[in-house]
This record gives sequence, C-alpha cells and structure tokens, in this order.
Amino acid sequence: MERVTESELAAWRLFIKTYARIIEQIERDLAEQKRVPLTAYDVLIALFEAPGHKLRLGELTQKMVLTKSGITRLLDRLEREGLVQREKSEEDRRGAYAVLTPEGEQQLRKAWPVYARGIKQYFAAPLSEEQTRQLIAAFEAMQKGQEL
Amino acid sequence: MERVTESELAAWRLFIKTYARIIEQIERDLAEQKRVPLTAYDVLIALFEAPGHKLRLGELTQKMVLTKSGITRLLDRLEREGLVQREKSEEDRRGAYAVLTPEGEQQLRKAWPVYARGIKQYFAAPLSEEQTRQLIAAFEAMQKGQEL
DNA sequence: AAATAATTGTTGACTGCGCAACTAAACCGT
DNA sequence: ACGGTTTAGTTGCGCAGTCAACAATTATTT
Repeated sequence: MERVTESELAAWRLFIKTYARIIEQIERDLAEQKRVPLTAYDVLIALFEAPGHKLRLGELTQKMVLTKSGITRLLDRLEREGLVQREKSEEDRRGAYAVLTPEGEQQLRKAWPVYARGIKQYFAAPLSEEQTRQLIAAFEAMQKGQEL
Repeated sequence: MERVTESELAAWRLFIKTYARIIEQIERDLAEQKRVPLTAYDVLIALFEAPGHKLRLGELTQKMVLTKSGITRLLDRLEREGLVQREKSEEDRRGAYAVLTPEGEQQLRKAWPVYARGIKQYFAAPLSEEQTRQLIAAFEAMQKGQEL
C-alpha cells in the first residue's frame, strides 16, 4: 500500500472535522429542544422501522455503532424513561427484545423535525444534487473496501 | 428550509456509519501496536506544527474538538506519560503552555505510520483521485455553510 | 486607585461507553 | 442423554469527556 497523498490527507482532515462539528451542532440543537440525543434516536428509529416495532438486542448491536454492553446500558436508560420496553424472547430464552412504546414513538416524532433540520442545514443544504450522489458513491466505495 | 430528500438522508446515514467504522478501526490498530490514541495524537501533532512546539491551552481547545476541561485532563494524562509538559506563561500569569517533549515527538513519529496506513486503507484507497477531490469540495461546502 | 467584569485553566460530580468476566440458555458431537 | 462449546445479554470496573462552580489573574469602568 502506497503513501497517503497530500489531497487524501486534506480530505481526511476535513472529513473528521466536518463530522465532529455537525454532530456537535445537531446534538446541541436536540438538547436545546429537550429532545432525545442522537444515540437514543438511532435506537428508536431502528425499532420503529422493524416489524412489530421490536428487535432482538443483538440485532440492535449490529445496526448501531455500540458494543453489546453499550446497548444494554442505553436500553436501561430508555426503559427508565419509558421509551422502550424489554420483552423476553419465547423462542430463545437467553435473549430479549427491545420494544418501542407509544411514548417512545411520540418522542421519536418530536425529535425528528429537529434532527432533520440539522441534517438539512449543516450537511445537505450546502451540497448540489450531484455532490450528494458523489458522497453516496464515495462512502459506498469505502464500505466495500472495508469488507475485503 | 425544505425537507430532507431520500438521497440526502442516504448520504447522511452512510456518512455517520462510515465515520464510526473507520475511526473505530484505526483506534483499534493504534491500540494493537501500543501507540497513542487518536485524540492524543491530535494534540501532539498540533504542538509539533506550532512554533516552538508549544501552544497555549486555549489555542489547543480551539483546534481540537474538546472543551477546556477536556484539554486539561487530556494534558494531565500526556504529562503523566511524559509526552508534553506544562510551562506557565510569563506574559499572562493565569495561563500556561503545553510543550512537546522529545519523548512526545518520538511517540508521534511512531504512531504516524499506523495512522497513515489506516487512513489509506480504510478511507483513501477505495477512492479515485476524482472522488477524493469531490470529497474535499463537498466538505468545504459544508464548512462554508456553517459559517453563515 | 478601587470596584467590577471578563478570561484562563482546574476541579468535583456525573454520564456514557468499552473491556473482560460472568450467568443462563442453546447447540453439538459423541 | 451428557459434557463441552458457543451465544445472548448483564455487570463491575475504569477511562474519557462534559458541565457548572471556582481561584487566580488581567482588563475595563468609574
């Protein structure tokens, strides 16, 4: 593998800085509006999109960027706040599902506009349609690269 | 501001997932090779590039994505490991500099190859030159967008 | 010059997460 | 059917970072 070029390094530095800034900003917006933070949001949306609004903890772990202990603790919090509920699995009695509660769904709906505005404003708005497509292609290439 | 489109959302999701995976992977590589973690690396490189290999803590706070208390604690660790040293400022006796030690510089040099390989492999290698340029343009557009 | 305000960096209390060890249940080869 | 291995999720411990309150110093008013 060859050396990292100047422009690759430039792209990299912009990548991490841009990411940090945008996430920080969105997180701040969500907090200001008293909405669930991003990681919580991700769990809720994953559950919402799942059949029956529920997922095995293991499935959640794969979808999210968190270890299983991270998921355990995150669910602890969400359960305490009444946004999800654990439901022990019938088929596999080691396991459990996380189920989205109505309250969780409501919080999801409340958070979305704030989140969406952030994505639009900080991430998408400055890009042309063409650039958006280019980004998708680039990130997909990286994903592919990972799998090798 | 209009609604977020499908493809913008797709780009966004790829963005955060790609970021998380790559950082995680590089961090793992650094840990395996017993090298300084990314945040530490960032401080060391900032100091290295600074005149006299030193910076006021406040300047560091701006360059990094960390609060001032975060910087305080990070420097505590780096100082304990002998990679930087605090030096109280003469001009402003509230303040202090962080100074890169020779040992710090050495650690920096040792970490770079691992870091660079990660950037190349997980981030840059899957991209064409054209795509790298497109990424730079896109991220710069976002930065610009932020400033408004 | 004195009083007030602003700034620099540190600290205490807390949160969120990872790692490794653990429990309970399921799987599997014999 | 039984012992060993694998898998699902939880837990203790520790690290890294935030926020808010603080001391020390400097800047600004009056």
